[in-house]
Amino acid sequence: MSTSPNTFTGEYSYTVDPKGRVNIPAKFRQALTPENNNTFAITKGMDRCIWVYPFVEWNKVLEKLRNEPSSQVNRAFTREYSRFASIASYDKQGRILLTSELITFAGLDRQVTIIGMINKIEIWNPNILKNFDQQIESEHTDAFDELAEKIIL
Amino acid sequence: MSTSPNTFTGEYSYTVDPKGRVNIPAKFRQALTPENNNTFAITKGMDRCIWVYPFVEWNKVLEKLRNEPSSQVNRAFTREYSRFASIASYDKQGRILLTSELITFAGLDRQVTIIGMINKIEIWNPNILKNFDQQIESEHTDAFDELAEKIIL
DNA sequence: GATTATTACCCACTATTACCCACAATTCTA
DNA sequence: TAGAATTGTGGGTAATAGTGGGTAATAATC
Repeated sequence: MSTSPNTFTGEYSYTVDPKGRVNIPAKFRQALTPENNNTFAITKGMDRCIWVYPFVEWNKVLEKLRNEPSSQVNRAFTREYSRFASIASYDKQGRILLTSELITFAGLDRQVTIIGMINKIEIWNPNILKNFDQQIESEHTDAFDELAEKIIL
Repeated sequence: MSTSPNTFTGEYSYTVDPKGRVNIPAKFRQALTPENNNTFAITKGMDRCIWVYPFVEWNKVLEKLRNEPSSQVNRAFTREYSRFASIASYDKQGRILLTSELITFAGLDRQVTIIGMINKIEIWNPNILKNFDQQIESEHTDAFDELAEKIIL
């Protein structure tokens, strides 16, 4: 365990029970709630998945939103961003409760794939994820190669 | 439940009863009245909705209004913003009483959508909200994309 | 001052949520 | 490898939240 702080990597398979509860991988828990205050943020992702942020990361986003002037467009954006977000905490078994809106949005079925995305966690329907990946990868092979050259040591 | 102070997120569905009462989501109550004095500010929003502020945030607005030079336009703005503002408190069940002016202004029907907007709360007619959002988002797709890039982590 | 209208307070019912316990499966440890 | 601890999953129950309506207190009207 214990890589650099708040760093999520790896892929895990879990189930959403009838009450909408999903387990957070035990290996993610310490990084998700480092101060042991037991709270973090859940929201819609930009792709068709759910994002889970440690509180520190979430507050960075909020800070940026607050600093935008209150124009009509900015209000609309904040609204869109905020309405599916919630502050959550896990129960004694380490699970979180997903709202039905989020479940619908991410197209979640019983089985879900949870992925560590460095500074946040993603929750996917495995099938949607598979299709999504195949599509992006085939459409953007060049971009993939370029990024690899740039980044990989 | 100790998030960052006065932070509202998420979307909730409630009903306005014949007496004009609406529930404030339980999750908002502590952030709305952190000092447990049970009072807060309620006013017309800039969009077609009702805004509910914790006192701390409301006072920031007042402060800014005060610091504007007293031009005719500014006075008119202050007047418009101030005339429908009132100090409210919730009853033992956690509801607030809306004036008929506010209900008319926001076009409220039985069903309302309550949205956490980071530092304040918005009360909408769900249909008006839907149309409003669609319109803004389609007219300002670029601005939305820019903001997303700038803000989302 | 009596009557009516309006507001605020109180109580009650139902649905939802949070909390608790249980147990199987897996991993860790000695 | 056997026992112990941790992890993943399920379900029951107590507590809370959301909604409605009645009644007393207050204000308004005549």
